[in-house]
Amino acid sequence: MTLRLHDTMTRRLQPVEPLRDQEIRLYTCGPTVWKRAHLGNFRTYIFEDVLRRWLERRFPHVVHVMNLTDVDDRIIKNAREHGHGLESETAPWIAAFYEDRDTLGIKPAHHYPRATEYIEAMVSLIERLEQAGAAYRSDGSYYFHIAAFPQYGRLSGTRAADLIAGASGRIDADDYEKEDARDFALWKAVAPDDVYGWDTRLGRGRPGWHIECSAMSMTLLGESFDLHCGGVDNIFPHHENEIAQSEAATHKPFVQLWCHGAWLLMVGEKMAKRVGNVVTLPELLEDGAQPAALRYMLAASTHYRKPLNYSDEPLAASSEAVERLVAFRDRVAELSVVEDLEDNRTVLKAVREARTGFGDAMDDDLNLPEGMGAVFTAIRELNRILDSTPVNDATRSAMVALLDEVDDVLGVFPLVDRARHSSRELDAEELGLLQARVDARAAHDWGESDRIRRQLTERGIAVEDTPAGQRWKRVP
RNA sequence: GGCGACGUAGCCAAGUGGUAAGGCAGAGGUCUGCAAAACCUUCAUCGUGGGUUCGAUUCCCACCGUCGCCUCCA
Repeated sequence: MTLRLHDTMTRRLQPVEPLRDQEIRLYTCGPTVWKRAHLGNFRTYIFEDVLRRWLERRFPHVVHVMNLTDVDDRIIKNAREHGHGLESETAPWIAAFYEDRDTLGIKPAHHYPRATEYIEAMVSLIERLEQAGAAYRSDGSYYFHIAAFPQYGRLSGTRAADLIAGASGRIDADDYEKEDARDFALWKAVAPDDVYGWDTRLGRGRPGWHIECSAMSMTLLGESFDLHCGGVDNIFPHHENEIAQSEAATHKPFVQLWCHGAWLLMVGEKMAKRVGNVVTLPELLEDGAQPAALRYMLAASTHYRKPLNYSDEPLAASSEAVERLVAFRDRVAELSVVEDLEDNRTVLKAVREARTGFGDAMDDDLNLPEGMGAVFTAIRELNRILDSTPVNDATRSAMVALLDEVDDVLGVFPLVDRARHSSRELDAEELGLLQARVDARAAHDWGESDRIRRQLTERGIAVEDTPAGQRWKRVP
């Protein structure tokens, strides 16, 4: 089966077929580094991470580019207030972004181009557009001439003519002189004494927002590449404008397939800095949220094209789902195998069905929630078998392989392991309590045993008894 | 006003023209000294009203509700 994704342009599922060799070139819109990214931002990045991981399973080569927008009005405003350069303003937010990315187990992109490092590429692109009659200069700034690009609006399904009529009261927020209200800035002139600008062949100024992504994506991935993703909000105007800029300059199809992830909602309303209902990763961790649970919630609790309503409940449910996966994975890892047994056909069949079910679901527009359904079905079946039947090593390995394959995309086990390894070692007193409980149990002193267990529980150590003896784990 | 998404059990959620995966929570049970884990059983007619069809939750229409986009918010 081949991977198919919902393409925003055609609004239907399209097969992913590499334009070049067996290589998939993926561009995802990254953060504007003016503030710490919030959980909603990470919903999109995790969707893209899942996509990237699945692409890597399906294709030999995947190149993933994520831009960092390190110059825009808000960044400049803040830099001006702080009295330092853009670099000083954005560096902490870039570091914070990388930190949060790693906390959530998001694979680093292969390239993180920064807008400020691609000024020349943007200038060249704007010059090409001007030569093609698709850009014009006004008061030192450059604008894209929408009338020169008849296909404008195809991605978002907006007819250009409607853009003015309807409006949301925000269109005259721009002070610059444009020929047409729909035209957008490619290059914004700044005063000669303004430090936040670049001297270029276009004059002193700074880039518009959309041009950076066109310039960086085409520089790194070529004038036509495979996949371009972002949050739904990027469809219009950002990606619409990118298409216009890129295709008006190159006269080639810009992107083969567009994917967009849905919003993360907070009490029914989208989470956005502007709305003021954002929550950041450090805040969530402070409240005791586990990275693995957060990742599961964002990646697997609902399909990436459906809004996800964030609250404690889905997070708690995700946490339990991860627990169930981990418990099974631990069980399989600790299984004592019996060598002179035949392969357990029932196990192998269940594993095979889970792998097929998972793969088919993923190939069908990254339906991870459905894929997990197949996995959990198998886990119940496998637990039942393991309750009563010993298995040989090959059978055990098949189960390990299934889990590896699933988590290669889901990506929660490394986060769980990291949390385990970083948790404090038991101190002498705690070790003493555990030993005392072993002794009490050996003496069948259940009262003492239970008393010690409660003591440990209060210290955040859960103790349970298994046929192999007592085991413990830290609980958050 | 234009465009679009969504509405499935207490919660989250997948899905299909032929009577609904999975996760969480709940109830009962098996196992356990007791728990935990695991397993078993149990818990929905798919927003409302029409239509098409032998048959619709799945297709069409209308309505209600929620949410989003409409120039720089992932």
